[in-house]
Amino acid sequence: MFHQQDHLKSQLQESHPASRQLFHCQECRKQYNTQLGYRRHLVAAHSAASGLPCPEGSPSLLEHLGSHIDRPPPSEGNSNTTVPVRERKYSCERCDRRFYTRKDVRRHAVVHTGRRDFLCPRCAQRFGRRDHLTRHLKKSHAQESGLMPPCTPSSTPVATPSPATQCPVKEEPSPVASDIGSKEPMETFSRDMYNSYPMANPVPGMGHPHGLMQGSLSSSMGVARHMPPQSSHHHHLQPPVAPQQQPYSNMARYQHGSTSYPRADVDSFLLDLQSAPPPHLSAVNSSTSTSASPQREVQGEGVGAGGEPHLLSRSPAISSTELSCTTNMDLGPLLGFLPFSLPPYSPHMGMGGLVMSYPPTTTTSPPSSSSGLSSQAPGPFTFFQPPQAHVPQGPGAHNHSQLPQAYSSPAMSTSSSLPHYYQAFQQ
DNA sequence: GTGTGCCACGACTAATTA
DNA sequence: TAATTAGTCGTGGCACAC
Repeated sequence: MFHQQDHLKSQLQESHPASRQLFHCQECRKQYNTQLGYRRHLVAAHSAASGLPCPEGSPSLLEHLGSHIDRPPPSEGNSNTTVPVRERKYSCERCDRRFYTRKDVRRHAVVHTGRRDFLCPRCAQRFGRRDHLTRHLKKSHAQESGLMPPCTPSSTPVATPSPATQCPVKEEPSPVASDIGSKEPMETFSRDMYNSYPMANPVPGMGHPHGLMQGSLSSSMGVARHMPPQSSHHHHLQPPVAPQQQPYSNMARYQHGSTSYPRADVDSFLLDLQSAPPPHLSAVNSSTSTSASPQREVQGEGVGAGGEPHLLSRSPAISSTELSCTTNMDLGPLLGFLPFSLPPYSPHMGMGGLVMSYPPTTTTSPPSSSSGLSSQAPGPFTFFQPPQAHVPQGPGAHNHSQLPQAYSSPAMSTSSSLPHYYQAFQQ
């Protein structure tokens, strides 16, 4: 009963929205949305399957699967003489990792830069690679794909029609690549890249991909990245340790979950936000000292002085106004956390992410959304309001209960929580 | 040679269950 | 409440097209 093999391959077709949960265990009738889950189940519950003969000749399923992996064995421990030993000729200068191809090194650079150019048009989650976004859309938004086409080359990061903002950041000359090629320290741009790429603005009307959104997650990530999960919510604003100085093994750990914000982090962030000046004020302040952004401290340790302006200017999608917005990095994290479902482009959205993100009315807007985002019908970004709306006001502001439920940490934390929102959003 | 996308794996986290 | 289960994401290898 070597059905696993079939599933492992055939069930990979996740492109079809309706194909979710297609991983069926024929032994226990369980279903899994992901191949990984299914495989784990096989190992955990039906480990005997590993002894199943492989139709292709491999003695066991696992071994057979391994044969399909066909990865070059580790350079040091390869006992398989039949496979030509490949040399990892290309190394990362920021860590000891070595790769088979140069482009792999370039792609690897994202690990160090933290750059996430690809924004999910549905949940604002960001990814460092396009294929990650594609995968995310397929897995997390497959059901909504009927409403919004899955990530296609034309709908990637910013699937919106706006010409100025839709571009997947890629269009911008990637400092990553250039820096790698030039062997320059990536810190030089790493802190800028968050502002530089046009990205992200899935919602053109939202204003620019503005720094608000951009740096936002990135900065948050940079912060969270350096914090132990347990105490992160206590220190997420404190200057982090320079990531570049971490051994790669640690680096990977830090990097991990950069988009998956621990609940505590979100909570703490909101708390800090609340105790901080109103966003717009904070933005002003930050504009005077961009280095104050936690993320900058994280990534900008070795930051070179120059570059920001010209990096920014490299993006045709960023106007001078937007440039000013890029100074609002401090606000970014909040927006980045917001699990909003980006609405379709609408001219009503006006311009300027700041305006959109922090409408004056937010201070008075009732947290009607607390009962569910579904109630926030009209405004495209009504769901942006709550966080800011509760920002400072008084001692009680720290109380999470003041935040609309939808903005409470749980839902904001990770993509895994997003589906809960979608249900509300879709209503 | 490069860009892109698919795949697999490990790790983390949330949800579920005992 | 601890253990288990399941979903998601980050990362690297690689095939393919240009």
